[in-house]
Amino acid sequence: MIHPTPRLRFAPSPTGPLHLGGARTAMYNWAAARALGGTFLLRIEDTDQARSTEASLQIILAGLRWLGIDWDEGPEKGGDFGPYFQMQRLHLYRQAADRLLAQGHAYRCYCTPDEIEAGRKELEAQKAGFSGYNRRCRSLTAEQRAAFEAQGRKPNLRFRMPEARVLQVHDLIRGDVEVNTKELDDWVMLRGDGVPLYNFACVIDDIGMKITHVVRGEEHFLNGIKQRLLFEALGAECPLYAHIPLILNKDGKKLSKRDADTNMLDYRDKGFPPEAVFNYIALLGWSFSGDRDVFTREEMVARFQIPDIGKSGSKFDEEKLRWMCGEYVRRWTPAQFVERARPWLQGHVPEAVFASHGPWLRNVLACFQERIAILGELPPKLGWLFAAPAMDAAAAQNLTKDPAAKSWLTAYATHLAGSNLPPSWPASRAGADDVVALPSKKDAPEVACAFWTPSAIERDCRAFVEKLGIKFGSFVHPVRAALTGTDKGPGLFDVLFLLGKDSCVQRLGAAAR
RNA sequence: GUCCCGGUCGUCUAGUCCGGCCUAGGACCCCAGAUUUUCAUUCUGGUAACACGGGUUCGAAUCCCGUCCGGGAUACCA
Repeated sequence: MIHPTPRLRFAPSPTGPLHLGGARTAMYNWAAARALGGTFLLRIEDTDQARSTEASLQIILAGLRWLGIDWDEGPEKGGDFGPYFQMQRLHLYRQAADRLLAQGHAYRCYCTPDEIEAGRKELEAQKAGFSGYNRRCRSLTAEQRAAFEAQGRKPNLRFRMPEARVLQVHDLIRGDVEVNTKELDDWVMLRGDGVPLYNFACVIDDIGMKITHVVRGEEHFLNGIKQRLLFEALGAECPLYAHIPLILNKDGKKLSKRDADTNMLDYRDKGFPPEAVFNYIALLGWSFSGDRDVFTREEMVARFQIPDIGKSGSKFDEEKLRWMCGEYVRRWTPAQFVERARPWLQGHVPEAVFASHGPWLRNVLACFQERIAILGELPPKLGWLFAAPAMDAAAAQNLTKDPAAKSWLTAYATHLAGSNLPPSWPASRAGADDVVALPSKKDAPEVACAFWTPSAIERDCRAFVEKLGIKFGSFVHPVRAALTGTDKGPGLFDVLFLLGKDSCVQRLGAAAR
């Protein structure tokens, strides 16, 4: 047999946002397509007209793009196998339905929902072990059909399921599985109004779009059986199926809004780096290797294989996701970090910073690179750079812990007033920021600078403290409090360097009062 | 109820197909220590698992059976 070009798809229904599970399904299909050198396409299953919305579609597309999952064919992209919206393919379903009807693989069902329900109850009462549709319309006479038509009933089209046939199927994840068709219903393919149902549209489209591999959630396993039978009835070869376990919450239950952000865009809006989210999601059921968790998309594609996906369900762990985010944040260069952070900074830092204080901003951000995991953490940590900070409880305590602290601050303010600290924002700091790279490392080589560098500030400070005759540690905490309003943050001498002379002098004086 | 799938540290997992290299490896979390002006980063070390019971075998996390537990399916949703 000639191996066809691999073609895989992600087929979301636009009835809600792209959630974690959907993102993973999309990713595995995408990765497999890329790994196999095939095509990845998007098909929109919008046949549930009551719940499908344009807004959901846009959210799903945006979520995929954000994760870096790109598609070769589909919405906004086109392709030779379209249209890629099922509601635009109704004529194709109609054609297939007519053929199936003519061949006897399908039949018209005139039952009303109430009649179906009644039939189901009856079967249950008989404890037949099967409680689906009672197949009343399977063998209607022409007269009976005419009578229903005369009543104005619009028939659904049902698939004529082979009775008690044992199927041996192979699933890329589950291996060989036996299923008896007696477990399956005569399922509805096409509604009276001409709109297809999932299993039917799916097969017609998988044939039409020449899909070769299907990776999807295990809730579709039995659908897969129904679909195989339909492929067979149509005389088409069915794709390889891979049914993957679901993603669960901490308690092992289905993931819900309570457990995690269900919309991928929420992660975007909170500043989770998309590569980190991608990386983390990939790990939910697949592993790169025995000893590495952090890898790029390209590295994933290079070793991804569908059968390597795990068989057991995995639980979503936000802690590890956050750790992963930190890993990525720390790998950015200062310039990359500035670019990534920009959207979160806008509205929180003065506009002029971006235009005229590039080097300074780079230095500011560099000080936080090992202190945040997601970009949304940034704005609340930066306020003290631009305005005198409000004192939090810990800082207030550091200020009053030693009764003499305020006199030290006054003395240090006076000392700094005569120092060669860089000027305070928004003055130009050319000559300081562009030669000094923060955060200052202990072993960093001394740089020649027109102003004091953080290490020069430290040397001076230590000498000053020695003259004061107190412990360095007890001096440093009140100073940090006065300058930043908290007891956490960048190294104190980076803080002094960033803040500049006037601000330091002013804040030390204010805190001493 | 019936059918299908699964079960390795608290979590994500490697190892399972092709039994011995596994006194079960990595990562997150947690704990301790080091560095240190705080926080963080980084580094070192530590706690912690083959669901249970049988069987096959010289030898089983790996193969077989049973039990228990978990998940999925059983729609004119997808």
